Amino acid sequence: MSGLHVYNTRKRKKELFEPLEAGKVKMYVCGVTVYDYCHLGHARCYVAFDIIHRYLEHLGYRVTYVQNITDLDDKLINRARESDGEKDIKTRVAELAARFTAAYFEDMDRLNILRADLYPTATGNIPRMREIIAGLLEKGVAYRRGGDVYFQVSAFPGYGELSGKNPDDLRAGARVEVDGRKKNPLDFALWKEAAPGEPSWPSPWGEGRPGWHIECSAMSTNLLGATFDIHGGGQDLIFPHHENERAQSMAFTGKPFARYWLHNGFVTINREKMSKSLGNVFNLRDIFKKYKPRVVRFFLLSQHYRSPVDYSGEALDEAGRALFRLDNCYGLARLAGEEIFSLPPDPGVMAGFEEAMNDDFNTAAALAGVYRVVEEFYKNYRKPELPSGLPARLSAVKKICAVLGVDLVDPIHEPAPAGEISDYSALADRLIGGDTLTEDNLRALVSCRELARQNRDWELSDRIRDYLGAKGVSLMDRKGAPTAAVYYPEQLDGE
RNA sequence: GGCGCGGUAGCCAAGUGGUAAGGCGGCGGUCUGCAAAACCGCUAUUCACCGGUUCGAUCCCGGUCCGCGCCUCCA
Repeated sequence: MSGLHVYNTRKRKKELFEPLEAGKVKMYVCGVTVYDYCHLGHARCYVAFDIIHRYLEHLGYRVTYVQNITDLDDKLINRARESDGEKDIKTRVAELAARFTAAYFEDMDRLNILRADLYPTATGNIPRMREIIAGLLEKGVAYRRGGDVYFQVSAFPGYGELSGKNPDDLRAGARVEVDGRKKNPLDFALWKEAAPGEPSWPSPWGEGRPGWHIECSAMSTNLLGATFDIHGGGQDLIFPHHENERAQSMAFTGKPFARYWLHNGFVTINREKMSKSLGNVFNLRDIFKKYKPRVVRFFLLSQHYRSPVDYSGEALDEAGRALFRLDNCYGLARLAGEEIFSLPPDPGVMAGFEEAMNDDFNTAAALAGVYRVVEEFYKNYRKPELPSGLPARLSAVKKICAVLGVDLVDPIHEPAPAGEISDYSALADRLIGGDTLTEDNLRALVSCRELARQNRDWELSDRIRDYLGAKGVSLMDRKGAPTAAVYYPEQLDGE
């Protein structure tokens, strides 16, 4: 596809992406509520938007990426209440938020997610929220009930446009709790009167705290302007969060709000949405104990960001194997010539990549182009010379992987020969028995195996190989070259 | 009930009005002391089902069935 096309939730179709200001993209993505560790669903969302972020920059856009941090909400308050302590509730909420904010960044870093430009917080933007609420009251699209302030949905004609919902239908079938204070069940809180034991801030309507949706309106319009290019988040946020956010923002500024709404699909388990109520939430930190973050990332980008992606151990294993195929190709190509990867990337391969990505960030199709080059390499790498142009195509593969946030890792190592070995058989037995595979031990074992092979001692040779194999280190015997060991560094034991 | 997304080989997954990418797995072979990796060959006469439009549909239209999501906190 020539020119970037994105699926705009509001239009329910793909359309050509044209930023408001040439060469610049302003993007806002709903961030996390920092009351717990991140799960796979968060990874899915932030990997998806990281790829969008990276790809936009690859296309030459200057991207301003804002992602909020919700450090004030019911879940956070409840959780903070559980913790004992003499400190006041506001401090406890803040401490809890700080802790999980730090955890969030750690997890995202491990997934190789680039930082956004700004991470505004709810508590840091109360004045702007009050300003918007006051403006909405002034315009008559919001109303007060005691210490609460509500947005009056009926006063905003475009309500329902984003989510494709008809307010009348919503009213009819809604399971919305009837709140006597609201004029209409769809109306939502902009400001909530302070309750005992909750953090609160002063306002013209009394002590209280902001409603859920208002923070995003405040931060996005404040940092990116009334109208900006991309607003993203998980599909579950379309309604009511984004619908409400859009309504109150447009009612306040009188201008269009986000121009393109992008929403990522869910992670499912056995085809069911991963959610706390179903008890099938997979914490990222637990997943990382078993699967490397880069494998998790690769798994996520092997399907389109809007489709549901079903999590299973088998799927992660498969992603790991597929990623190894890429890494191994990279390693073998480096053996063929380090300089390959400083060559200018092949324009044809890059064009194919862009063609795929321009179609609403079709990473699965983009990977197919990568595999085509990988296959070409594998078919030819043993020949005295690589086919003409292949090195530049390989360089393109590396570049593409980098744009997708997957940095290739060379798994091929040529252990230097160990020093004098007087009795290789005894040494090998000792090292295998010791069961600690450091880099030195690996080197010694490979040397022992060489000696064993020279003596046609296949039993010991294979025993060494099996031992290493059990440690995740495979050996590659080569004609006319020393045996190479294939592994990822983290598979070795520390010294 | 309303709105939306989807049903493609053993599994995952692209895709196009002109006769099915890719990955993983499996089977057979090559290479190897044997392996691993890699390569070669095989692994969907067919794209949920039924109609329609068309010279021709998996791709367009209508309907049916099934799965999932949102409508309530949720990435």
